[in-house]
Amino acid sequence: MARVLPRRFYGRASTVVAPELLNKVLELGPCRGRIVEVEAYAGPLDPASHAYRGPTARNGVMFGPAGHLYVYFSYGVHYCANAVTGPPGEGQAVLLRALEPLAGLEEMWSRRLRARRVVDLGSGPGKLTQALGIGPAHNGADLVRGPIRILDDGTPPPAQPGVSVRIGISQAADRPWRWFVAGNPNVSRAPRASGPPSRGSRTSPAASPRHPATR
DNA sequence: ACCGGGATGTTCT
DNA sequence: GAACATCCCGGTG
Repeated sequence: MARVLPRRFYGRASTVVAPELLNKVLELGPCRGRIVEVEAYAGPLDPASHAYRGPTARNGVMFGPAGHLYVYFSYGVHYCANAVTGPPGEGQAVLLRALEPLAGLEEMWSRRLRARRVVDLGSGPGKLTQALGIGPAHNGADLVRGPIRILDDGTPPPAQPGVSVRIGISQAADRPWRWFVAGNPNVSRAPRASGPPSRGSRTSPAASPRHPATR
């Protein structure tokens, strides 16, 4: 049913590919999760991108062909994963920021020891890589050949995705290059609250499923 | 709920 | 030395 995204899917500007990655499925081994939040990093013209100062030992994968994974170590603690969108030499990539767990949840629980609810498994770029077991060995991994792959299971991207500025950066902080599936509880941060307080809140579900061991 | 700070290591000034 | 595409925990209201 689900098909692997062909390499030509990635070979466009990161700001174009990013929203199209919403609702696609990230797979590694027995684990699968739906991509519900992404950010575009637009290469050497984007001061917030690791590619801003040109190719280095760390960011080399970003300047390679599209459809590969750029993995970097963040804050001395976590790994973050990007899909390179090419074309080669442009350094464009899409940061995968949040997943809705779909399969392999037992493996995710075993790697995310601090998680208490299902939404704790993949609701952030560092949590996502930890849940799936993505690390430095996967830097440069081919998303078309696997074992890490992005699949299309027939769910289209949202017709009206949530949009905001990117999170956790100080340079070029005004560019609206973060997209997310509005209303999905696995998004790392709820959209900015505005307007009158809503009692039947959609962003704080009353019953979020918990880890079996904590029940 | 919101906010502040610590952990921890690589990269660059 | 400082900054950093983060997460977690403990304070307070």
